[in-house]
Amino acid sequence: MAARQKPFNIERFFQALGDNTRLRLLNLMGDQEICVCYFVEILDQPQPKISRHLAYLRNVGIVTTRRDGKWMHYRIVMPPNEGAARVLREILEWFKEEKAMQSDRAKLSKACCALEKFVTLQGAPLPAPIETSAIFATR
Amino acid sequence: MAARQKPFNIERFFQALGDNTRLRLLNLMGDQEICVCYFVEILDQPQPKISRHLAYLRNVGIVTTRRDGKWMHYRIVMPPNEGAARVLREILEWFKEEKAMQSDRAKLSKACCALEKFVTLQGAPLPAPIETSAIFATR
DNA sequence: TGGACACATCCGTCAATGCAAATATAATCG
DNA sequence: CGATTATATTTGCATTGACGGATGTGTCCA
Repeated sequence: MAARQKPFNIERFFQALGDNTRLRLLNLMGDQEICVCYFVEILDQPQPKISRHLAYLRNVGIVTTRRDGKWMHYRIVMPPNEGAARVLREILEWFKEEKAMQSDRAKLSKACCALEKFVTLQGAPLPAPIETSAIFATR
Repeated sequence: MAARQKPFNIERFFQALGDNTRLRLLNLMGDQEICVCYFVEILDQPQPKISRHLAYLRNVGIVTTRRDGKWMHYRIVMPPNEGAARVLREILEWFKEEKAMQSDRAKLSKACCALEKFVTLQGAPLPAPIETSAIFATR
């Protein structure tokens, strides 16, 4: 018999998306794994604030983390619920057309190409693309 | 020159979706125009509560209303932002696969086919499908 | 014109959540 | 070990928003 889908908290899912900081974080992650210091640099907001919103996303299960020495890497993890996954992918696609989101991503690219210019990013690990299959696969 | 898209409040949009009652209301509307008494009957919740959530959705611009004598009809209106519209359509499609949402819609169908059995729905106007083009058109 | 009906809004209360600032923890290095 | 770096959590406060219950508004009909 087909595996039953776990009950998925749709309400929680959208609540997690109901904050601009969190939306910007998700946009920056896209299909990359990124370490916290970039978020702080790009969004230009207090580190505890960034951390709090990342924790929120992690509690809801939209992102997951990997520790690498001093650095914490965050990446999007597709919800187990197929409909939610489709919606999340659609949202990420949408953001590619939004000016403000494009601007954030542009800043990120720029920073990655010139780490030496950012005091806060000295020695920071570059974002690493995730096998697209994990994020964008249609299953 | 092409009409510029108005700045769309993405945060507000998702906040509106971050409540179960509102999600159920949107699911029931789908591509129909429905009057408030059905929401009260199907969700089985106090009328002021229903009304409050409908007002929230209207303030955010996700639904619009039409008065017809004593009755107020609500229907979904696609956001002017193309990305948001795509996402909203995807969400409505998703709900068609969700058990709880299916159940709500089933109750609605049942009620419409036997209005005489529902004290609160005596004389209520039947839901009316909206030209799908208005909701599901790809533009 | 005064019910009666359908719906909307107000009020007081409470829980959730946002923020800044301070502080704690984890990992690395000297 | 102790300092430094990177990130997380706690604290105190303000705001938002959910709720039930009471009340207000708009429309129709006798």
